[in-house]
Amino acid sequence: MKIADRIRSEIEARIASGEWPPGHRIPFEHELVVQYGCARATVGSALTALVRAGLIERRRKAGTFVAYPLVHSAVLDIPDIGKAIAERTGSYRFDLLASELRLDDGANGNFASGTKLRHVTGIHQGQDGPFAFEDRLISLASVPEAEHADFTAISPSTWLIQSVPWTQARHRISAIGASAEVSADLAIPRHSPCLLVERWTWRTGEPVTYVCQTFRGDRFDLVATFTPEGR
Amino acid sequence: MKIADRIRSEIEARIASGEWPPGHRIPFEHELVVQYGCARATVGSALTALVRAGLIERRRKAGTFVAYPLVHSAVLDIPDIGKAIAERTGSYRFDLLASELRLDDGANGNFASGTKLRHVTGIHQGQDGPFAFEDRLISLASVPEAEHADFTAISPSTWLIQSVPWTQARHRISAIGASAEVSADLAIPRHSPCLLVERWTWRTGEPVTYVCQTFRGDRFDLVATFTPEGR
DNA sequence: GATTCTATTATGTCTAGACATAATATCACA
DNA sequence: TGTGATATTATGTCTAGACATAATAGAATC
Repeated sequence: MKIADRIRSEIEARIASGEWPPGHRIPFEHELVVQYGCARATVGSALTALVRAGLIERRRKAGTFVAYPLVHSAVLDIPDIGKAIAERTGSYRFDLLASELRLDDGANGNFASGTKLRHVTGIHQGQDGPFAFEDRLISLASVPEAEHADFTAISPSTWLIQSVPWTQARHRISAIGASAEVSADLAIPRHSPCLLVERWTWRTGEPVTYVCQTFRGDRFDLVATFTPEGR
Repeated sequence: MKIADRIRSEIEARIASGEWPPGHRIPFEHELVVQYGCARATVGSALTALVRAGLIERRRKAGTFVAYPLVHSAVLDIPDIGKAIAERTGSYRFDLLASELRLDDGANGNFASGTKLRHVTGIHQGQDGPFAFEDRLISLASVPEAEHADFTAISPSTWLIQSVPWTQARHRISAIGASAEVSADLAIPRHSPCLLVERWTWRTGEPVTYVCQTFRGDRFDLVATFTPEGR
């Protein structure tokens, strides 16, 4: 086991056990250097990992303190939806409903007004029928190749993941009742509970795509797991 | 600006622009050392940050490569619900509905069968009425002080966040229709869409609490933002 | 007594280099 | 021809120490 990992886990254990409560000053770096017989950089990397995990905070001159855990921070993984559905149900298909080119009217504020967009709607199909309805806007200013991509052969999600590296993303997750269009497309009664996932994606500050996916509430959920990571 | 940050952002920009597509081998560390005139540890820390952000992967002997971005990874912040509701609506109150002590029957598998539990239900109230219904189990084996905590004065969420540092958490997010009990408590029609957030929390491997919160779909959503971080 | 300057201290970032480890390429040998 | 030993190479982790920076405590000054 790495020295840094050992330092990290031992500090973590003391915090978790309550031996070092929030606000407690943990030993100075130079004390840990003596205790573990290692270099300061090694102690530093262990402490840096704990800062990232939100367990401690460091103040110059003052020392390092156990943080007050006011915010739950978790890592949420949203894989390619097609992949997720294929894994869960055994098969996957994207049915393209409509595709058009248009200029952004500035209505929803996702893109600069007048941006050339490709607007795509379709349905994610699993083994036992529809899983989700998707409504997507792709900026042709950012991704000109999207104008001629064939979304009957590959879903927009998969195509974008493969062709456009993104640097920033934002998700909004909410619950809604199925609209008339969605209930027809997903073969569920009107007003059935659905999980709405909206995602904005940027590439170095430039908006790439906005997507609004409506999942059948009875067939989908999101799972997020958090464990403080090393390094 | 830190040298490591400059290296990181310049590599990031090349990946984002598509100049270095997925699978591309980026310069060796020793080449970047020459290019930036810095030590190898500095290049290494920049590359480590990019690995954490999922943008590159490193293989010994082979080199460092642009990763295939198959997974969307985001940081999800779930602050103390009371705090979130107070910020959004201006006021917050927790109404305790029921509280009992019992032994886990092993039914849901969250705790070891026979674990002493405190079972609490209540309602999170905002300015304009109920926001969420909460059903919580707290392990008295892990948190014995919870047996006598006064949840009419402080909500269980807030109390736990303040008293029990956690090290691992798991969330499950789904959409459901309001049950009879929930619809009465939240003053919404039966079968209205609701956001269901379940959270399991552990402290060094020991289960601390399991909570199931049902939010009014029209009054709550989750937002998750992702930006590759430095360090 | 209040304010400003200064020394001290702990963290933040970095350097230059050592040794370990994993993966590959090469060569000798059966 | 195939197989195993060996050298090579790039990353992974670490050391020992330098200098920078932020925050504080105490001394000097108004």
